[in-house]
Amino acid sequence: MVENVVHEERMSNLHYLLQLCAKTRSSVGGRACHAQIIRVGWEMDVLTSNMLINLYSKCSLVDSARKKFNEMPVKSLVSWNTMIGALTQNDEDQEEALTLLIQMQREGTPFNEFTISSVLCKCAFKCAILECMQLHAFSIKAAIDSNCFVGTALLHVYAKCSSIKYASQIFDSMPERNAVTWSSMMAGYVQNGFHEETLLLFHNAQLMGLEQDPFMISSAVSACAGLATLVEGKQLHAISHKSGSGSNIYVSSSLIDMYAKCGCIREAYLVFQGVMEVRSIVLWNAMISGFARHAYAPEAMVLFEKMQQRGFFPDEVTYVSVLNACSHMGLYEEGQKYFDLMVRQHKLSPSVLHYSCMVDILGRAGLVHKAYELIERMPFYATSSMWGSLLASCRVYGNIELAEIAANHLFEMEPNNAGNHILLANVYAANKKWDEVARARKLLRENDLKKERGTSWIEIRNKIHSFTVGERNHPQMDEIYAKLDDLVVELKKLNYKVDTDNDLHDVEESRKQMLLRHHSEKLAITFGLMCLPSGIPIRIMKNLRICGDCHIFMKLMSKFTSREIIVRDTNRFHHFKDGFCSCREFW
DNA sequence: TTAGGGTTAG
Repeated sequence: MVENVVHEERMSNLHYLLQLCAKTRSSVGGRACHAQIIRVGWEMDVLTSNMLINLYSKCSLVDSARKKFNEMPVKSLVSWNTMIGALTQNDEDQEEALTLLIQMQREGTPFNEFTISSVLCKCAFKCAILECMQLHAFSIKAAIDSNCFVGTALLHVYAKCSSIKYASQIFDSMPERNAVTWSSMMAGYVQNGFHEETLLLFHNAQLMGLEQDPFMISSAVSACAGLATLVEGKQLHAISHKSGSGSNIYVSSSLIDMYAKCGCIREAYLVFQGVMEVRSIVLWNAMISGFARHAYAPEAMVLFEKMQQRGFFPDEVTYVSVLNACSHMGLYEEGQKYFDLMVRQHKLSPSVLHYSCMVDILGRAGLVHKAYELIERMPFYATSSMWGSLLASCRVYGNIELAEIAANHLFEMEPNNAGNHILLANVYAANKKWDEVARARKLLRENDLKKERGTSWIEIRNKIHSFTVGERNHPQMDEIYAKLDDLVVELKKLNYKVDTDNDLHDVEESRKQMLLRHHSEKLAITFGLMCLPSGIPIRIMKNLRICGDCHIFMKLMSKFTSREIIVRDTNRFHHFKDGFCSCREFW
């Protein structure tokens, strides 16, 4: 009797120690516990063995966990689940976790909700949708699909595999959801580009009284970055401070990105300064990418040096960002230097994205033949963006031969993209090849190809106002057009002349001028001037590249109104101030 | 004693 009490007490002390070591991930303590277990002859005890497997798993000692598991003469369901968990949490092979699941069933141990949610974790990592569907079917059959962990893991995998419809169906049908379920669904939406749905879910979670944890906040901030909604982004920034998530690296990096994508590079840098001491390369990458987006190449390069002085090694993302910065400012030599540094010093393999940046850098620098050679010799198939970049460069530098090669590739890859036909026609027009221009126009008409309609939007007091070229639907349209007419009169006094050179609309000159005058960004800036108090910058987003005429218009407008104007087009940001643009005419 | 979630490129 006394012996039993002593035995149980010792056992419980040892179990407590095992738990402590697992919690603190102490492998030294864990090994000492294991030695003690062998000394007292408890290595066959199932509970003790399970705890040892768990401990080794938490210490990332998967081989030791596997050895212990294989040595067990009798295994419980928890033994199998813990071993599967060890494999899924330690980046081990997905196949092994699945094999164990099959093996445990063969050996007569039915799986439970713990088993399925663990194995699903691995499917998410590998984007294995077929396996996920099978596990989904298994869980329905075993009546565990309504379990919160299983449901959350399932929706996470479906979202990771881009099956957002399945993910949201599971979310809607779950009888019980917790914070992890909500944040998984938000992450699923934002990663698949469903930004509005992400924010809607975030608001619903708020209404449900759920605590705003950093997981939810980082997804919601990313959604604001995607939508470029500054007001809501700022509100989330305040929420992150209030809820104690302000210094969380995921929240901080998404805030840096959000501010940069909303045109507020200074605010992005302020967030970065507050967290730059935290050891995370993502924070540096987010800031460098922000500078690149705004064509602040010198700042991006300084930060690139600074990060290395602080002991960070640039990774693939860092290099995409610095190369982009070089591309936006036409810095060919610097771009080449970074590309070589990436390969030689940091031993990184350039991806298709890095080659894409280099094609852009070479083309923009006028080295279109070198750009083409690079496309020909790189170890990847060229993407449509590469051919598009080459075609755009050929237009600027008047190379018809290469323009036709690039265009033919694009026509094959994107047969319905009218922009490519227009770009080629513009190359012919610039070289006065009027027969070819006519042929390209005919092709556009015959195939009924239409260019994406230019749309610009501006956020005024938490409301997005959107304008398309020649907009008629906005309630204040008459006032906007009248104000725009007045502004054009004023700008003409500053030598503004409508530039129709780069416009290929199949219309006469006077109509061309009218269409240009009513480009969406001009309507948005006029509305911004009408609504926003003087002194604060005006931020406009556009779905296409800003045209040459609008670029001149914005420069003069910034001078005439003494306002800072920030325009985001598909490519980058333009900061207009005192009659100049930050891009220095390079875009 | 065992399970599920987030950030930066494009």
